[in-house]
Amino acid sequence: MSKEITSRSEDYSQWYIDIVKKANLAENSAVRGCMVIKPYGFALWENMRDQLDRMFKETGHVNAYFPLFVPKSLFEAEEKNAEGFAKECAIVTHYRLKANPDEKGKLMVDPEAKLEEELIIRPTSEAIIWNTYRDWIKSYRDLPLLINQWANVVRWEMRTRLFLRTAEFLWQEGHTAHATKEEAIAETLKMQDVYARFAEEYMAMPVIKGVKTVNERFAGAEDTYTIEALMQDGKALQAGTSHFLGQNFANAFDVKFLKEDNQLEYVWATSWGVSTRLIGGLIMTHSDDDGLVLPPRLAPTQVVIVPIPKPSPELDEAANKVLQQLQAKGIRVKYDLDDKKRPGFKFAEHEMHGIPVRLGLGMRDLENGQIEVARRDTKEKAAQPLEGIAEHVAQLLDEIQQNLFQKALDYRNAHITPVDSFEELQQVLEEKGGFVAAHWDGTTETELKIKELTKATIRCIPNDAAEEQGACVLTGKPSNKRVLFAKAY
RNA sequence: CGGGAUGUAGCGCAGUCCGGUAGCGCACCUGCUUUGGGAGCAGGGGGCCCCAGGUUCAAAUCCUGGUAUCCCGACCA
Repeated sequence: MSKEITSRSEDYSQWYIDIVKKANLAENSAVRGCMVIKPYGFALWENMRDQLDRMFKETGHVNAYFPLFVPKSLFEAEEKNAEGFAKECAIVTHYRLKANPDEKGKLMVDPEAKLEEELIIRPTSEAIIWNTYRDWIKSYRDLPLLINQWANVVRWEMRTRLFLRTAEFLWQEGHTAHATKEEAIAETLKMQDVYARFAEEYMAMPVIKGVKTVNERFAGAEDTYTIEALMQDGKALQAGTSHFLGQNFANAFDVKFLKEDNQLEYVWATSWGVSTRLIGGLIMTHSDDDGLVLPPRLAPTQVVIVPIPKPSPELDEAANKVLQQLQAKGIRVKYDLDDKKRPGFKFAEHEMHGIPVRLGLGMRDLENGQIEVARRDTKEKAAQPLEGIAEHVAQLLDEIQQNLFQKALDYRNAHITPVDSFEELQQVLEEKGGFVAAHWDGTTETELKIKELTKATIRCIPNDAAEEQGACVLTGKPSNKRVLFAKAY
């Protein structure tokens, strides 16, 4: 047990904060609700970003960049979208400061530098992007337009939590334009798949693909598809969303194209995004009371070699040989050359940082032609021959990746509980947590009532929900499939 | 935005009630001894006591206002 972090059973929220801080991922900044992402946390984000970027490009998308500011008149053009975000917007009203005549050394907003039109700091970029697309799309030959941008956005949240909900966060937002409704819906689903694949294959975080209810839908969307993950405390996390926007934005921004038959039609749209919130999900899926646990595919450092008890010419030589062999296999490996810290301290430190594999190398090992291999996920240690160590480690990293996913999947599957009465729903939510699969009559009214009574929301209607006749747990009205309820972040 | 708690060295905290030289542990620096799971001893450095104003001979301590963080709630496509 770590000396430095609160255990999960003692205080889950504090445990999460301790991990973020002690593993050097991020810290709070001088700006309310905004975090500083530290180098180690950013290295992790870079790995996630790079992989997602590859996947977007493989599916035909290109990157571009649009402005941080959205003129208010554009922002308000799509009414539902504007209304949905209005309460959490930061707004620029002036463009100049001046010396304060009443207080020496202080500045004040220059009242003469008021902007003609306020600028909204983007909470999302549909408005500015669709205003731009109007000029880019004239013909069916201009479609589809498949663009992604990596950016920061600002949402003035009342209550923030590192990575999970910050006032400013980093994300990607894809904005695509299509000639037909079918093609746009196919794109929406395709990106939901990309997100699910990324979550499961790289983050080792199992997710449920589904569609949001009307109440939980993105403002301005016709349908919102989501990937929902389950955290170790039994709460759900919306990990990524992909929206079918219909012709709402094309209408609002007057984006029309000429079809082959010379008819004008509004463009069909999608948008999709994931954010630094994924890091919060990654932490809460795998980490333990000893610190961060990272899946090998995303770990900034996959293997660390620790000389025992400290660096020496013989150990350095042997360690560097191992280092080179691992690097030749494309493994991200470091040799811990610090000669001030003792091995035990380093072990704890590397465990805190979630490095998947630690190799311990001392004179005793060298004499026996072996090296100690310790894995972060199970805490198991075993001596391995130095001969063929690179192959062994490469295989072990795959095994760890697989094990983390399997463990999370088993936990998640054990926490999808079907219930057939409201009492059961309440009881499972209170005592066990996780997803509860129940029948629902399809109305927003019932959904809100259940939320009020249980604090749980409908996370999604799973894409693969089986047809099944049943009765709504609250109203008893007929329902033909189960939806997933959960308390959520 | 409502309720509660907390801001004192890089981190964790005591001191605040009852005003009077700013302390402890860890971390850091130096030396010696150690070294296969968070080393020991000795010496040393480091403070706008969250910010602003007020009361007082005197404020970390009392008063007023602000601000940040954490928890609960509301809100959160």
